[in-house]
Amino acid sequence: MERYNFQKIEKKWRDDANATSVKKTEKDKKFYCLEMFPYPSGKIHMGHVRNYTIGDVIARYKYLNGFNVLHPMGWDAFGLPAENASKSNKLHPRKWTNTNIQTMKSQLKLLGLSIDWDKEISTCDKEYYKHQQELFIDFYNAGLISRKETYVNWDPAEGTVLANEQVINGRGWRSNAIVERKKLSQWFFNITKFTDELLNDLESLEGWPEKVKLMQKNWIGKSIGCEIIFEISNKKKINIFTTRPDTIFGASFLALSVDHPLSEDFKTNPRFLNFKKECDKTGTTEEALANADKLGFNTNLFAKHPFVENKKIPIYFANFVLMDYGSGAIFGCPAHDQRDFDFAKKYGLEIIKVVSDGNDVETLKEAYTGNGTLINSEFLNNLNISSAKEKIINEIEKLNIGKRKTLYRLKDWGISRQRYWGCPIPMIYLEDGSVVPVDKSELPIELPDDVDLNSKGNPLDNHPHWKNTLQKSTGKKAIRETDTLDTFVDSSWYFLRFCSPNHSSSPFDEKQVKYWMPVDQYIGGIEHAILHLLYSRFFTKGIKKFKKNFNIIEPFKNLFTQGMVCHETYQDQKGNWLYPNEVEKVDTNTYIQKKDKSKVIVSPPESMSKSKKNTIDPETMINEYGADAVRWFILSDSPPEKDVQWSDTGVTSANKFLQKIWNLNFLIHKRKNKDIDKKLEKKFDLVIKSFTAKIDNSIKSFRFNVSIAHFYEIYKVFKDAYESNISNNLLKENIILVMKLMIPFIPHLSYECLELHKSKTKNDWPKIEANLLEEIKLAIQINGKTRDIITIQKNLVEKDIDSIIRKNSKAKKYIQDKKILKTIFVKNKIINYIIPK
RNA sequence: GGGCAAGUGGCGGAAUUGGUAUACGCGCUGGUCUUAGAAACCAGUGCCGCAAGGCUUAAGAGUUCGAGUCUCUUCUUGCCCA
Repeated sequence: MERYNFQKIEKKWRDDANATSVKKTEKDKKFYCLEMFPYPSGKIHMGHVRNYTIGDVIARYKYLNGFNVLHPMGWDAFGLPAENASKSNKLHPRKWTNTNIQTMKSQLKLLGLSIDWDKEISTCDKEYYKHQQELFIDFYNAGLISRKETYVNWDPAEGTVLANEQVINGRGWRSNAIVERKKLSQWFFNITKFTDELLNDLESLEGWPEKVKLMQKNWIGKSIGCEIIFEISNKKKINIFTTRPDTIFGASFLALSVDHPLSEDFKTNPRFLNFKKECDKTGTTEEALANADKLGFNTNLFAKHPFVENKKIPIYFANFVLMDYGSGAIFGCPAHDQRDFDFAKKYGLEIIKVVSDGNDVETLKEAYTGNGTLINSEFLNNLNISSAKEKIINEIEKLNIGKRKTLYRLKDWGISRQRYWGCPIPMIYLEDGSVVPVDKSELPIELPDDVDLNSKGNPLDNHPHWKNTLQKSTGKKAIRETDTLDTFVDSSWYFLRFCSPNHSSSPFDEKQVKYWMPVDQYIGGIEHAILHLLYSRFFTKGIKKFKKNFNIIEPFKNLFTQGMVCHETYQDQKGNWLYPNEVEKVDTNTYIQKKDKSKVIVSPPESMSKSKKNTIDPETMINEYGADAVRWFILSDSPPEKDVQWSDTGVTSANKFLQKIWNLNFLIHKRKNKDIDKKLEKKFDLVIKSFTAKIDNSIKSFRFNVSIAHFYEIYKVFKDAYESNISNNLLKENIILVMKLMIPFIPHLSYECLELHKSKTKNDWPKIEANLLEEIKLAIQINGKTRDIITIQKNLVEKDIDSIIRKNSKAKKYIQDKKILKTIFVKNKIINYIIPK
């Protein structure tokens, strides 16, 4: 028998356009299948293999079911690693990036993906960012971009600003440097203008995981409350925001941000300035604030309590109040807010309990934030929290000392980056101080090639003349904006560009967008659950404001978030990380280093990462086992939304199984006819055909591991059938059917086998035939306990089944001579006899 | 601290959504073949028991003729937000 030569055969089908295309005509129903495009970091990793294999299964499945499928690929090609790489190896970021793209593209092609490479885009290509600059100007003209001076998260290691969401545990998400607070003038997308839409439209996204929707909802963080105006001793007023106006009678201090306007009165006070400096070190993240020691600066000023006659409340500046949330001022109610509680304990302030949970203790150990009834609160007493809120807000509005207000956690999206390798912001500064967009006819504003990336600061700003320009319409001298756009902007509209990637007059051809959008299936990592998806939703809603014929409300109809690829980690005796291929397994629990046979410390599997060296190179695996085997394994071992552990034995056995599939096809091809047993033939035929529904269902519901388990079962059925009295024609007909079902998973081998059998059609999905089987297994229970399982004709009635059981079954001894109190019969499933105990 | 998931053999996992628990794969054990190994093939493999049989889905309770699935309590793990 001929051994399956995957190198030769995979190449053959890779080069066959019909085997890699999922395009039909625009008359057919469309399906837009999109996987998150990769950052061209060098080589593809197993995470890419998993992501794109899942996408390929869906794209091919839809194509075989008659859809015209858009399945494009591109490169999220701007970003910091290119600049860092160029510093260390003196390669220009463009060159480094393009080399990586070529490498990764050739690797992706090895996988046999059904990608339409004619539609390839790269965000660092001026043909792409030209349109991004146009969109920027459109957004600007539509009033969706503004320039604001704000405190920013400054990453001192990268010398750039980070968005809040790029700060993790008070550190830069890439550099890991401790983030500082710094005041800068920045460009912002006014994402907050769409807060309610972004929140409310989540409900319409039925094809999104609940988890992701919840994360976005929490991120937007809607809180309903009110403003209250406090009068203070020096005739000034302080406007505070609270979500707990019901606790107003428990107020024992006011806390102000150090940037609150009142701080003007203290700007010559050295003690205050010191305090402010201290606060700046804390950072701006909520987490940093929550974990920081609660610090206050006593102003010695007092505010009048709005509802308690003659009650004076001390005013502090405090490090846990932010100027950019609400009005930069709060009232502290220590009994019912933990931060206020910590603060009050530290500065010896009053703690008045105003919400009772029914069992009151003398002194609180911590703030009580649960439900309860109002106490010590005059006209609010005995109300529950929500009615107390209603009543006090009405009262505040009546007295004209505040009003109902809704606040959001979501802030505008800061997009200025002091970096070279990004999209230039198409704005210019005129000498009269005005800031205007460049004329659209000047686009693209190209990045200069000759920059010095090694000196400190912003490379475009350091360039000798790039920033000097003239305003086109007036000829006036102008200076270009030297910041570039956050790379999240690049990925916020690429899915629109894919609809018409070569359209040159505008970012996209509206007709094409109308046909293809929204994305029917979007697939990517959970790590983008908030940022990328929220920004893309915002862009879609923003574009709708200035493009009349653009009617997309949400860009991604269905979203699937796949799990990560994990591997054990290995360390030598000194704790240095080792690559899996430096390690050899001696027995189940012992691993040694190949080079010196020393013992290796093995730790449990975790997500593959370069730093821990627990990576497996996809290209090596493809060369060793073939693309089909790698695809098969990565889909077979775990459900796709969960993490999967890479295992060498797993991919080896995938390879072995595919070899068996080939052998089976080959044997059927060469088989000599046998005597025919009609009954046997029918049974075999029905068993195989009944798998079509199972496999179809498992693909639709993204349970590819289950699909693959079915293929193993199918193989066993064929192996028996091969030896039995079944005609060659029937075997052939059914193996062709099975190979069609396998196309989405292992396209190369499937097409090769179909060709072997000279199948007339290759690109059609078998007819789904469920419930064909004429025999079923029925469980016999006695008092709910299964005593026997019998195989009987389908759809038999209870009476007939009962007589079968009484004649011959292991269960008959339990019911002979017994009084049957009751029988529960579920057709084709169970029969349950209830007998006295 | 809050929210959300999840907990099934030695391991990854399946169970048509309240009706045969442990499909399928890995690993392991035995056998055939082989000078030997690898490969391939055959058989076995939740636990206890010689067997009949009993027990088993993190632990405990509940609803039900029947619970991995529903409800409650507890424990553990993971993720997100703090």
